[in-house]
Amino acid sequence: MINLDNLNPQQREAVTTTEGPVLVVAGAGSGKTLVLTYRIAYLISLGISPSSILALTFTNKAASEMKERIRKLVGKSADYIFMGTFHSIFARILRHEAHLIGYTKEYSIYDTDESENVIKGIMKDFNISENHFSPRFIQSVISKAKNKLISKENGLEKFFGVYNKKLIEIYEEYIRRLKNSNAMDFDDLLIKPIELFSSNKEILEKYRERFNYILVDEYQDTNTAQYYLLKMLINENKNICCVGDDAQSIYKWRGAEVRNILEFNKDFPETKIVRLEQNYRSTKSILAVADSVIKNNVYQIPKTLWTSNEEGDKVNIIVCFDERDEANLVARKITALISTGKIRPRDIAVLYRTNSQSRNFEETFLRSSIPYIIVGGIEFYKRKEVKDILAYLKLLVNPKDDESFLRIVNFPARGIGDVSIENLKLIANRNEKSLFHSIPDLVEDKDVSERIKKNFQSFYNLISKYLTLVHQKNYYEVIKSFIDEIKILQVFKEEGTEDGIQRYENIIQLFNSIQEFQVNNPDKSLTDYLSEISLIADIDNWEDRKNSVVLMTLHAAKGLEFKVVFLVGCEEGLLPLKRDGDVEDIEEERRLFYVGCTRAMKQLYLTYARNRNRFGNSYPQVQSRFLDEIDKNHVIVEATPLAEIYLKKNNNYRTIIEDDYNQIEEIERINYSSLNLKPGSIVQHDVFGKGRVIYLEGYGDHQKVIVEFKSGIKKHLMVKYANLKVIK
DNA sequence: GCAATTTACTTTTTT
DNA sequence: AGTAAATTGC
Repeated sequence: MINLDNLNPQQREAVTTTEGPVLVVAGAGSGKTLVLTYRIAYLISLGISPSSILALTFTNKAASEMKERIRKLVGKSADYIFMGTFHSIFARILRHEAHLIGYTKEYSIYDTDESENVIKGIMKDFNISENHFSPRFIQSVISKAKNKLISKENGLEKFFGVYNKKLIEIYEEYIRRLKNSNAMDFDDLLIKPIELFSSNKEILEKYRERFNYILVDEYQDTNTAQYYLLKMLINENKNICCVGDDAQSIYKWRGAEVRNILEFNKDFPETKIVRLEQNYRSTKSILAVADSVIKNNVYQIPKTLWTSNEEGDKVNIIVCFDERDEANLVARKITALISTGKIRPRDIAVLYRTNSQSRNFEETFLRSSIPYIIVGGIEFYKRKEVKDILAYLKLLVNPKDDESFLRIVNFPARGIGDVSIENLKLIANRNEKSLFHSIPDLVEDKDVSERIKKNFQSFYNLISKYLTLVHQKNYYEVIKSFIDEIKILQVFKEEGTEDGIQRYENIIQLFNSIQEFQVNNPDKSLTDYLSEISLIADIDNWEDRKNSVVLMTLHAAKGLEFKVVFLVGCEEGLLPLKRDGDVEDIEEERRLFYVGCTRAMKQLYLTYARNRNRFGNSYPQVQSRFLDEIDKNHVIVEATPLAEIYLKKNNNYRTIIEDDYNQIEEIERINYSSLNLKPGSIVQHDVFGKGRVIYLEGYGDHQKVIVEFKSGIKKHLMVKYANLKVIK
């Protein structure tokens, strides 16, 4: 039996109430992951088969970490639990059952970009101007309709609004094209199982029987499709346990329905509700600050989160001059924190609303030699060269994949231009075939020039040659010789530019990841590899083994904790974010702010800039309303020296130029230098004895001093290595 | 059909 | 300001 001694009574109740519906309303830092982990381990220790447990998490990272923890409690049987994100679990199920809904198990998964490209193609063919509707907008509207399960039969026209006629045309063609390409988008991974289960009751029954225990993490961020899937899958035993916190619902924009958690007990009248209200993570100050802000939300489950942790340091609100000053300030604070020896780089997170904010910090941290890692932004698998290779691989396992076909048919260049491709599209459309399978038809065509025919035919032969080979057990070797044959690596190598080398290396890295996957998953196929990497999130790739400060968006930070958190850019328009012509959802932005604050264990810094650069222009900023809402008993407000000048000069901020920066940075370096060295400080050196600092330069690891020792010798020293002690 | 130059667009957040 | 798309020139 699992030892439950380190759980509190509520946590224990959530773990041991194994039968019937359970809703765990788990406040930030209240041990939600602990409960899920122990609940699963507990179930297994009762003799319940791990393969009858379905655990749905929000990220792959959460799933693999939880699995690891369960493995420590119950051993290898943890491997048989069905655990993963909604998308990855149902992608897997769909691979098995694809033939029942007119797909093959090699179906492609289209990401948002690929969906958007399909829509662009449709709009071009339908002669719909992109000025009127942006493809991106249409993609997002279609996606929302799909994950809200709105179909033509139930209100699609109304949902699409004024321009519904054209949108519906595009929508229907989009669905048709994906089907023809044997491809699914992210929403299909949730919708197709619903279709499958509705039309194949015996299949549904199979899974209902198998998954006798269902657990859902981050339930507040499930959407309608996910909710409906759960309702279908829950069998008559109703052993479902959902864990979540309505105050941390931050994915409404992606279709998440807070109602799922708010009305859980309406869906399951006999629900046992367990509230976890003791926070084990943060200091009293941090919790008080977070609470004073979130209580301004009207639409929420009332709860009182409390902690027996210490009062802790006050929360710091720091006014900065602009985003550069903000980054400098954070860098200085981090340097000072690290130099105390009590905080490691990996204990620190810098959280922001938008990915674009990372750049400043990246540049500054580089200069200050602060080790850092950025989660998100331009992720590896989204790089152009990587996507090119992946498109080849997708086409090899699924030759009907028109998107992938279009991406690589003329890359590297093989004399197949736009005109020829348009021609092929016409033939494909006429015969209702995929582009690849239409090549033979094009070759038959009398009107096509011999040169074009030859080019198409050799491409066709190339792909055909590898179509079956790629299903071999050792697909890695097949891919390697395929890539050799298309000479794509040479293209990048020959470029000779730094960019080309980087791309070359990225492809090599991709190869390594394929090889690694093949070795680690001997019973999986290339299709599985492609599927898994399509569903990887930025956060999944972050290994916290590295001792680096981590920079990420507030969204990515959900579920994580750090000793020290810098929540930056607390400005109106940025947090809460406002986009032109968009009505911001203040309550969701407030929850986002709340999520940010509650990541912090010991220290929380909230910063904002008086001026911020946007699209190359500097705009004056107003501090976030969330800062106004904070209970001021728990904060210290300060300003950087540059911001002080700004305040004094009263709006005449344009006079602050490079010189001011350099001056101020010099002053601040001294103030924040690791040993608190100042010119004039008296120091002790192991060899040279006592001396006086007469010059100081740089900070952090790069800090240099000139010390005049009692003997009269002046020495240039690196503070990092000199082992100085400050006497005065 | 490709390279160089100009223009347009971007900054929500992501499976 | 930085990047991707579009247009021009060869």
